[in-house]
Order: sequence, then C-alpha cells, then structure tokens
Amino acid sequence: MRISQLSAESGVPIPTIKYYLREGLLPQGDQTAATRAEYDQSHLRRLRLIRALLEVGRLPVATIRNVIDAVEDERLSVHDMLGAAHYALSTPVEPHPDDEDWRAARELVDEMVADLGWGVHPLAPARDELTQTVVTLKRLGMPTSREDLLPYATAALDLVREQDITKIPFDGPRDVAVETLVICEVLYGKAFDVLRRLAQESESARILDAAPCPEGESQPPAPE
Amino acid sequence: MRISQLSAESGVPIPTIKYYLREGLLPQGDQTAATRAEYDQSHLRRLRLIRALLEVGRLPVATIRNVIDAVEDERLSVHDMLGAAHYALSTPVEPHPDDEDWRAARELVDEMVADLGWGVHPLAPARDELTQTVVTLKRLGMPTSREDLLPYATAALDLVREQDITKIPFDGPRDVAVETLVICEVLYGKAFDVLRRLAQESESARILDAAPCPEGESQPPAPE
DNA sequence: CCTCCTTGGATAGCCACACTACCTAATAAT
DNA sequence: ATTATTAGGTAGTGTGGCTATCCAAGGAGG
Repeated sequence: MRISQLSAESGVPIPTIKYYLREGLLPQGDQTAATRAEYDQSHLRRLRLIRALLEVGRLPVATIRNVIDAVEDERLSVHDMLGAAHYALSTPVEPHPDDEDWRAARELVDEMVADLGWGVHPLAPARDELTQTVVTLKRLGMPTSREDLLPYATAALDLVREQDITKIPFDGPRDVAVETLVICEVLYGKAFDVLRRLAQESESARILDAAPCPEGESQPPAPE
Repeated sequence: MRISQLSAESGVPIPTIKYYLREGLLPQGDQTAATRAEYDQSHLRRLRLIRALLEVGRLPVATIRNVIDAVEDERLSVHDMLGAAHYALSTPVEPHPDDEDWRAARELVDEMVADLGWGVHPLAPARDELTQTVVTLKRLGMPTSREDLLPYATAALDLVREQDITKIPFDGPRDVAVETLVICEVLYGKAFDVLRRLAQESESARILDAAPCPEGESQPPAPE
C-alpha cells in the first residue's frame, strides 16, 4: 500500500502522515526505492490509534511518541514496557515538597495507596498528579480526606479488575498488549468521563425537578 | 485589594489577570477612579477556579468562559444554569448521522441511557461524545456492546449519587452551586482518572508478577 | 526512450491558543 | 512635585499541530 492509499483509507491527509513519520509516531514504510515505500495494515492500525489518542484522548503528540518509544524499545520486559506506557500517559507535574499543603496531600495519597495494598511504584508520576489534584481541591475550599477519595479508588479498582484488565492479552505480542492497555486507559477513560457527566445531569435534574420551573421544558443546549 | 495584591495572593502574573479580565473570565473590579479598581475575595476565588480548570482540568479558556457566562445569566433557572454548565463542559463533536457505525453507536447509547432511566436531555452533547467514543473503539478493533458499557455507567451513577451530588448545595446561592458542580466534575473527574491509572498499574503488575523478571526490581520511571 | 504522475524528503509557513511586553494617560501616595 | 501604580489597549511571543511548496528520483504508459 502506498501513502496515498494509506491516506485514503484512514482519512488522514498525506502531509499529516508525513508529519507523523517525521515525528516518529508512524514507523517508516518498507522502502523499495528512493521514491517508493510500501505500507501495510500495521501502519493503518497505528494511524488509527494515533488519531484516537489525539482526537478522543486529546493527548499531545509528544506523549504519544513516548508511548510508542516504549513499545519499540525491545530491551524492556513487558512489565517495564507497560510501566513506561503508564508513565508516558500521566501529565508531568512538578512536586513542591517544601509546601505544607503539598506534603500533607502527598502523605494522604501515599497512605491510601499503601492501605489499599496497591503495588504502585513509589516514584510513579501518578502519585504526584493525584497529590496536585488534592492540593488544588483544598485551595478551592473543598478539602479532601481519605474517606472522600476511597469510594473513587475502590470503584476504579473494581472497573479495572473486572473490565479493563480482562481485555488485555498479556500473553500475546507485546505491542498488542500495550496498545490494548492504552486504548483501555484513554478510551474507556473517556467513556467513563462522559457517563459521569450524563449521570450528573440526570441526578441534578432529578433533584431539581422536585421543585422545577413551571413548564418543565428545559431549553435544549443552544448550539453556540 | 488592588490588582498587584490579587496577583501576589494568587500567584498569577498581573498581565495574565488583565488577560482574564479582557476575556471575561474574571469580573471587572469595583472601579473607584479612572485608574483604580478594587478587587475582593470573590475575585481571588474566581481566579483560583480558573487556574484549577486550566491546569488540572486542561479546559480551554473559551470553555471556561461559557461556564461563567451561564452562571452570570440571571435569566436562567438553576436547572438551566447547571444544564448550560454541563453543556459547556463537553467537548463538541460533530455527529455523522449518515455513517452506519455512527448510527449503530448512537442507538446503543440512547438505548442504554433510556434503559437506565436517566433523565438526560435528548440533545445533550454528551450523547454525541459517547457515540464518538464508541465508534472510535469499534474502528480500533474493540467493538463495544451495551454489556461492556453498563458496568461503567452504574459505577458512574453510584459515585455521582453518593459522592458528587451530596456535595452540591442546591439551595445555596446559584454561583456556589455551579462552582461546586464544575469542581466536582473536573477535579474529582481528574482524581478518578489518576486513581484508575494507579489501579491499572497495580493490577497489571500483580498479573505479570506471577512470572516476573528475574530480580523483580522494575526500573523507576526515568525522568525524561 | 519520453513524458507524466506520484512519492519521499526537506524547509518554511500557518493558525489557534494562552499568554506576555510595551505603551500611555490618569491618579494616589509621599 | 515627584514617583509609583493602575487601567486600558495594541502588538508580539512561543508552542503545538498541522499544511504548503519545492525538488529530484523513480515507475508506468505510450
């Protein structure tokens, strides 16, 4: 398959594909001559993954490249490869260990993870991310205790255990395993996020409809 | 409080504050003279909210303005105001009703929402967002059925019912209600997202440690 | 063999976004 | 009177994700 076909089947313009090639998101095609390269289904698949992470997951290109680099680093065990993918997926946050709020929040996070018995790397960047979120909540006047966070943690664990993790083929080829993991994290993450918004709309409507506006016809969301 | 104090207390540079004022994210201060305006705690509070939505929630400035416009539109009932906030928080997605995959996915979404008995507006943009996600999952070779989605939906509803919604003061002043709702959606949403990643790391480590690498010392996430 | 089209490769430009710098005139504080 | 600060405005900056243009090398049809 040549680049024009790749473009036609994926819906991604040729210059954009070239850009992804330059950026290392897409592996080079099989170059048959100076001005001819052959692409295959794996490229199409990769391209679709890239677009999904960009458009649905809103991940920056640099993040996607980090994930891909981890997949293609043959020296890594599957375990470390998945770890690298997890690391790449988290938004880096610089810690403020000298800030009192930060230290308290970090302690809360670490204690909760420990109490739950989660086997998470002590330097996992997700710990910093969660810490940052807890600090921000405090600054916004909604201080968060372990009791506030625990229901979210157990719900997350349930979903991961019973849904996400069962979908990941740990014994298959390594690239498929990471790809599935990333898809689960990003796309099912998005799905959950949207479902949460839907549930919140439904619940707040339910509560307010105890005393609704006279002719309960709420105006539809005006398009812009 | 003058602008310099506002800047000092929030950590936001003065030019950025001016930018937010221009963009309508921050209400004008109480202008006491041509070159003097007074700001108060509400401005500080709003400023912190803006930064939280920008930095933790990664919401675009335009989205934040939409939320704020809804709050400040006195004509809206609390119900409609919350609806507007929900609408503003969703990423717009243009529907493709002529696409076969899209129609099937949309049907799946609508049926699921109906079966759950959720009182969601039929034109709610979140329906489109979820549809888009389901379509993308299919394109990536992970077709999604209602059974796949349901556990996420019920978990979302549980969390909203027992955590988020209980935090929202529906009977208080309207701005506080929306503000709390937005904080819940964005910040607790972020917290859940991170917790999910932590849970996933923990679970995949647990599975792979059945047959780990010889000296199970996984390398820490290399800092860049 | 000649012509034309596509491709790979490279450079430079574009646009949106979130700021950031600079300027001016008015004023408050000293 | 002098100095510092402010509101208000315009213009510039840096980053990110493309997009446009150019060029030379093939390959395919005639």
